[in-house]
Amino acid sequence: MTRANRDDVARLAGVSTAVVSYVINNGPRPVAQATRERVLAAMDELSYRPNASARALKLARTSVIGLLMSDITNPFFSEFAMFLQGQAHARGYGLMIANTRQENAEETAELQSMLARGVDGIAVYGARRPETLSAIVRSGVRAVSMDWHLTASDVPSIGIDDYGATTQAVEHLLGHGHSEVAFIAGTDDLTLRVRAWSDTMRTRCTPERLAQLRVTGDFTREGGYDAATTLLELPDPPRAIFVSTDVQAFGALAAVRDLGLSVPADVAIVSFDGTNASAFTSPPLTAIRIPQDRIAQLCIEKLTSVPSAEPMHSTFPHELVIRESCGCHPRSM
Amino acid sequence: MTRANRDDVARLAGVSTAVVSYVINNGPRPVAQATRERVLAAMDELSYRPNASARALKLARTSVIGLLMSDITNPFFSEFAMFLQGQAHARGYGLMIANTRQENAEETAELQSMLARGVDGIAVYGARRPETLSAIVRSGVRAVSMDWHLTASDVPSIGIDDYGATTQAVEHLLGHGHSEVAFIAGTDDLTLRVRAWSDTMRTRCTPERLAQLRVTGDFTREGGYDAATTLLELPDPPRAIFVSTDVQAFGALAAVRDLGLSVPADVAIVSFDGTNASAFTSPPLTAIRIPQDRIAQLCIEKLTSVPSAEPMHSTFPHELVIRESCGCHPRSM
DNA sequence: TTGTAAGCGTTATCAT
DNA sequence: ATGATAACGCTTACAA
Repeated sequence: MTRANRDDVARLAGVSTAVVSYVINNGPRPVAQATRERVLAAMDELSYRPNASARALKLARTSVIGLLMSDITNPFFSEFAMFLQGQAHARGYGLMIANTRQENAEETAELQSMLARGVDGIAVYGARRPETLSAIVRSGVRAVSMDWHLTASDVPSIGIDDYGATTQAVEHLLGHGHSEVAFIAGTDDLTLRVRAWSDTMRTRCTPERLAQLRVTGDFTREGGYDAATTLLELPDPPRAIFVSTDVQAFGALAAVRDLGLSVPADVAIVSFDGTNASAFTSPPLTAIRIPQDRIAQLCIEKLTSVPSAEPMHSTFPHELVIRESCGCHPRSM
Repeated sequence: MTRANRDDVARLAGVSTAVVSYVINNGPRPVAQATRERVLAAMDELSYRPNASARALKLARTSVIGLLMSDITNPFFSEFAMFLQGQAHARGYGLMIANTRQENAEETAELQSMLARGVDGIAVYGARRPETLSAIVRSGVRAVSMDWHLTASDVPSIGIDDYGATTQAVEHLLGHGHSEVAFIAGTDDLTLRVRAWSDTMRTRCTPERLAQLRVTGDFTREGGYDAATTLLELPDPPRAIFVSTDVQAFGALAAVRDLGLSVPADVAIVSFDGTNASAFTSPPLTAIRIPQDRIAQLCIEKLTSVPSAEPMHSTFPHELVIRESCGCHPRSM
């Protein structure tokens, strides 16, 4: 039972192949109602499904967009993937997903794989090689970057005000009476978050202490666990920590608990991302929420609509969601 | 700068188009070393990249496989997606992901979208409509199901011994001195888990109590939260709960905490899935671990290698990972 | 070892 | 309103 093609449908409906196309695509020529119905009946009869490859070859586009991201198991990224998939589907696009596992080599390989498959555009979130964006551009494929730290003047980017959000988070902790706020960073610099934190803290402690209060870890639970452990085993451990991503905060919570301490009584924590998962930790995390749904929507728009003179960089408003980990929530007082 | 095609390369290298193909595909005819180098040089010179659509049209396969799953933000599924993506990539396949959001309508729509895009095979994990599997089969696309509860005799399936694993988990809790173990189920019946639990508990309580101890919730944190709340607000609340998935357990942990109780002192919990995330909750979850990596590997094998007379259903061994939520871990005693 | 050319299933132009 | 037909870029049988 080999699959029916357009010729079979045309033959059965007693029309030419062109008419079948007109019916399928609602154009570019009109088709008489009676004819259309005969064609539709024939398609149904033969369980006809258009061949996507042939169509893509002819139209020179696949209607598939790619998402290149660093870690699909990180809820921050998987929530974005969910939104992006929904938006893509709504516009008739499929979504192909690639995972770099936060490794340069995989980033290159996965990107090549996507390009080789002829995706019409690529969304990049969590990449680390500047080369990645320029390679996409060079290949003639459209790109949108959610990676603030990767600069590429010819690629539109979308994000939030990282500097402002971090400042707000750190000041929120300072407002709770903490004189020091430590910082758990990622292995890839989230430059603006680091800078905002140091700008806020610089006047409050010595450069030595500042260096001590900043610990780097992978963007994983394990990374956050280790980083928090390092901080809390300091001779003079901080009582407040700003964690630059939710997954790291999940790890930090586990570390605090394993040291027999509690959040927020012994250590106050504010995180960054505001994933749904961050609302279900013990205690729930106070966090800067990034509006992933809106970012995904704009991302698909930029990827699929005709290029325009829109701003190259779009910034969405963030929100500090107060939950229990920082200490000012009614439940934690 | 329109993209170079095979003709351009052939012209520049001074060979026929066939030779270019032979070089790209390493066959089916041999090519002289000198010629090969000229071709490679020309490809490089023109930044030539083969057109995947044309290739797919000619070969009648896309080298893309699809993953139809219920919720990409559920770590259980996203971890599987990660493994599947790795395995697929290793074999030269791309992965297209579809998300059903646990809704029948989306399941149908996403499946159609994948079929329309001509994927070579589809992995199904977390589907709820029996129709889904048969629709894939009818379309002539290969399928592998990780959904034990969807029966389709002509589709290979992969899983673990759900009945045995559940029995083991429930008995583990009973072994801690609990006379009753409640059960948080999903909205889609994980039939074997339900049956194993009731078979174990039936002899220990009245049918009325049995019904009371079984609560149903979405496969989400919220679902687990609500279900656990219902259980714990019972006049005579259970002291031990078996939760049928990790995400629901995450919610259950939050519910226990919000009621001012603690795990495992007031309520012991054993979960099912054993995601990486389950190792970082407070307290870490004792859970049945499903070997997603091995399942993903076999899944890709079945999807991409020639159909053989292998067993239709493959069962992998599970493992009860003892952590702190059940109460017998050194740290929690 | 290399070249020629048919054909994969579409779309859309140009006739009718 | 409908039909005939030339691409789209590739693979491969067959010829040389």
